[in-house]
Amino acid sequence: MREIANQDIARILTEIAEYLAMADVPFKPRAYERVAQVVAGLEDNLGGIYQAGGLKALMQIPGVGASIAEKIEEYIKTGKVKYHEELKRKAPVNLAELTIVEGLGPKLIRKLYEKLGIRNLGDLEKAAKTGKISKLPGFGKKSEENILKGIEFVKQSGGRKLLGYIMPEVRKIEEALGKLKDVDKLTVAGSVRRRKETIGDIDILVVSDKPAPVMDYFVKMPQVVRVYARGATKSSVHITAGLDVDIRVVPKESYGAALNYFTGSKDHNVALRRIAMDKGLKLNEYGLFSAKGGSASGGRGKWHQIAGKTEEEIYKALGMDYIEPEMRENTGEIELAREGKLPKLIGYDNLEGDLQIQTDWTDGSASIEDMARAAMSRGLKYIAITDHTKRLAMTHGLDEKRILKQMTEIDRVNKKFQVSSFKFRVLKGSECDILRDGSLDLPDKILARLDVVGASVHSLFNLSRKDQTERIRRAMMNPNVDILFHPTGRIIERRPAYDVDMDELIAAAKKTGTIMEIDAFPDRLDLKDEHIKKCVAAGVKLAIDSDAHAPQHLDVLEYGIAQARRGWAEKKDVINTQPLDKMLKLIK
DNA sequence: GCCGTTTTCGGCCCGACTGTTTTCAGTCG
Repeated sequence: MREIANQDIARILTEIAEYLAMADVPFKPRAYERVAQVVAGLEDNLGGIYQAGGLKALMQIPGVGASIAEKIEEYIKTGKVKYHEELKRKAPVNLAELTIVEGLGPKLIRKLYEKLGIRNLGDLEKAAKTGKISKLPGFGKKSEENILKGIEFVKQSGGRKLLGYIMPEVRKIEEALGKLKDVDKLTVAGSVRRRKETIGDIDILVVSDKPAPVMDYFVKMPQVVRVYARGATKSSVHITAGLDVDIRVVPKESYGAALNYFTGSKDHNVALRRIAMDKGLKLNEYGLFSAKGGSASGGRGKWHQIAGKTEEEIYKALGMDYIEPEMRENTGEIELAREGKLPKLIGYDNLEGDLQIQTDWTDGSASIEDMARAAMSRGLKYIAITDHTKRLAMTHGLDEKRILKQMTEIDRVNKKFQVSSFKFRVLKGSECDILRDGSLDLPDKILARLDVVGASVHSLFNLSRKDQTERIRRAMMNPNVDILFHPTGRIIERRPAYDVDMDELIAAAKKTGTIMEIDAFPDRLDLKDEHIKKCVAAGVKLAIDSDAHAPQHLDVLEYGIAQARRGWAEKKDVINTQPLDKMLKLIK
C-alpha cells in the first residue's frame, strides 16, 4: 500500500466541506471540516491505521462515521474520492486560491462563479478591475475594493511559504539526499537555516567528489514537478510544495565560506565583507583570502585562502565570535560578536513545558489525557490546558460551570499519572477572552483558582490604536492574568496585526509582571522577532507555547524556539525553560 | 454526516461586524 499523507486527505475533506457550503447543504460542511481538522492533527498515519484495523479503525477517529470512513478508504486505495471529483465538476473553481482572499467565503465564490464565471484569482482580479463585481446584486463598490485589496495582500506575500509548512518538506529532501553514498556533507542554507517566518526558496549545499549521481537523483525526486536546470555543480527545480529548490556542489575547502555566503542574510554578508576588506582580506563564497606579501592594495591574483573550510574559522579570522544563523540579519549582532558579547541563545532542547494547549473541551481534537501523553512523549514535563472561554461561542468556549468540571477532570488525569509514577503535571488554565472594555470573559474568583491564565484578543480587531492598547493594558493589570497570548493577533500572510502600541504593552508587562507569549503556531509566530528583542531588552519574560489543537501540533514548538532565537532570547528569558516549581514562581 | 451525563432521532453554530441593504446575508473567530 502506498504511503498517504494525512495532510492530503485533510485537504480533500476541507474542499468537500467548502463545496457543500457553496451548495448551501446544511450541517454536512461542518462534519467534513471537523474531520479534516482532526485528520490534519493526527499523530498516526491514516494508511497505517486503515491497514491495521480497516474501516472500523477509521471510525474510531472522532468525527468519522461510516460515510467519511468509506471516503478515506477510497482515497487510500485509489488516491481519489469520487464524491469530491463530482462536486468539483459541478463548480470547477480554485477554492484554495479564492478562499485566501479575506471576506470571500463559499457563498460569494458561488455567486461569482455563477454570474461571472470566475474560477480563480486571475478571473477575480479582471472582473473587479473592470467594475463587473460592483454591479452584481449583493455586491457594491466597497466589496469590489475589498476584493482588490485582498488580492493585493495575497500577491504581496509573493509566493513565500510558511516555515512550518516547508520544514517537513525540507527534512524529507535532506534525508533522502543525505543517504546517497556520494554525498559527503549536506546543509540546507538560506532563509531556512536562518529560520525566517516565511521562505521564498530552498538552498541546499553539498560536498561531493562525484556530483553527477547526486544531481541525477535531485532532479528526479518524486516531488519535483519541473526542472529548470541540471548542471555539473548546480541544479534547480520546482517542487509540489510550490517553491523552487536549488542545489550546489561546493569544494570541501570552501564549504564554510559557501555556507556563510548562501545562508545570508545579504546585509549580514555585506557587513562581513566590509570587515574583511578593512583587514586587507577578501571574503567570498570560496573562502577568506589574504594577499600574499602583505600588499593588499595591488595584490590582485596573489590571494591565498586563510579560512573557508568551516564558518567558525571564518568568523574567528575576522576577529569575532561565531554568530548563530538565526541572528544573521545585520541588526547589531556583528558589533556584539566583535566585542565578545553575543547572547547565548535558548537551545532547541531547552523547553520543559508548554503553557497553551487546547483540547476537545473546545476546539481541540484530542482529550486532556491524550495531549498530556503527546507532550510527555516529546520530553516535556508539564502542560497547561488552556481552552477557550464562552465568548468564543464558535469553539463552544467554557463557561464557569464547564471550566469547574474540567478542573476535576484535570485532577483525575494528574492522579492517574501519579499512580503510574509518571513525573508529569497537567496545569489548570484558560485562554480567556479579553472583552471590549478590557475585562475578562470569566469571573476573577474562577481565574484565581487556575494555575495559569492566558488572556487573548479574538474580537474587535479594528479598534483604534488607543482603545486597543488600553483594552489590552487593562487586561494585563488583572492580577489573575499571567500571560498575554499571541499579543498582536496577526495571521501571517492572511491578516495584519491589530493596531496596538507594542512599546506600551511591553512597558505594561514589565510593570505588572505579565509574561509575553511567543505563539509557535506556524501562521502566528506572535510575538515577532523585533518585539522579542524589545522584551528581552526590557527584562520582560517570555513563554514559548505551541497553541496545539492536536497532539501533532506540539511539534511546532520548534518554530517558537527559532523565533525566540531570532529575537536574541536566552534560556533565562523564557519561563517554560524552567522546571515546574520555578516556572510557577515566575508568574503572578 | 455525526453523535448521545438531554438523545439512536433530532439536534448541531453563536454573536459581532460589514456592506448592502430598508431588514438581512455572508463572513469570521
